[in-house]
Amino acid sequence: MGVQFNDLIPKKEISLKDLKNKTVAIDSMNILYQFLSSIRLRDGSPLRNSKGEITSTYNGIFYKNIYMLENDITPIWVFDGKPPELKHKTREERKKVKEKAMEEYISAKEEGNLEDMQKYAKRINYLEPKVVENSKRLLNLMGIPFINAPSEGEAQCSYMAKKGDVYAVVSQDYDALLYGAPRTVRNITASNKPLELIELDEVLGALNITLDNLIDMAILIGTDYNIGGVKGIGPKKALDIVKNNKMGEYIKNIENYEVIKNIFKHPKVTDEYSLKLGAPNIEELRKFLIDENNFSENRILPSLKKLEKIVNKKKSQTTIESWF
DNA sequence: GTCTCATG
DNA sequence: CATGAGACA
Repeated sequence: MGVQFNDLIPKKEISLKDLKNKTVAIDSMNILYQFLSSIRLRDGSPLRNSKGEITSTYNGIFYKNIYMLENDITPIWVFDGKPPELKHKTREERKKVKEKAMEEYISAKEEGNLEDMQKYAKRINYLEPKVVENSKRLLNLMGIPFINAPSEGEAQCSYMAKKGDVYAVVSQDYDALLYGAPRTVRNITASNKPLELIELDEVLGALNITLDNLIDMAILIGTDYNIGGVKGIGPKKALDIVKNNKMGEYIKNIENYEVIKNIFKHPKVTDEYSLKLGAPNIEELRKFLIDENNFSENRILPSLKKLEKIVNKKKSQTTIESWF
């Protein structure tokens, strides 16, 4: 979900060119959910293969990778590992929302209310473990590297950005800031949404606070580890509290404050990863998309050709060793 | 070239 | 979400 900082966070509008020849770490779960909720048929239901399995996610991964490679951006997909204990409550909460949406969807369907069907279908976005596994398979077939984070994917992305191994974290929410990511990029898409860059230094400078303050603000507003935060406190009041050194008055009423803070300040991350692109396996990729998941051949052929073309271009630019 | 729209 | 087609210019 992400902390609801809203428009308190200053962002810079950039162009795709600014990301040229850069490597970015993708907060995979965040983006995968994005695909799941937005890639839908008219009635609001997700894309599915003939076995009824959801394929919206594969569609998104396939096209977004090609889009980025085409623009000389190297994507590294980072997946979640074992979530911190405190996240369980969040998961239960989300599950409840989805169950309720499912009920609403069913009743809208009974009424034949298409508008409501769309509305509620979009909330039923549960990412099956199998879909996540297949997403990794798809990345392998495309030659795109992915990393299994030990814990939160966002923390791993941020760590890599801090180290300078990647230029920025790609996510739609602002939580990477809390893990100290120097840059977060939003809206890498072919649609005409403005591409946004959020810089940690800019954020702290504009608000005139420290990273520690920002984390405290997040905890006041509410994070994945203390949903809802402190009652009655939003971004504005939170900023006022940390700026006027009044955090101490709230800490005692926040359950697990120290534990939550520690999750952001010292997350579990790994140094074991490779950022190298590999050669795609076009034949197997075809099978995965067309045979296994019923993508229309006519439709993906131009993109497959594009992928091959990009690979050949890269091969001619780099030595064989650095490519493989 | 740029935009909107329907489609998967 | 990305794509292609079609409108418009």
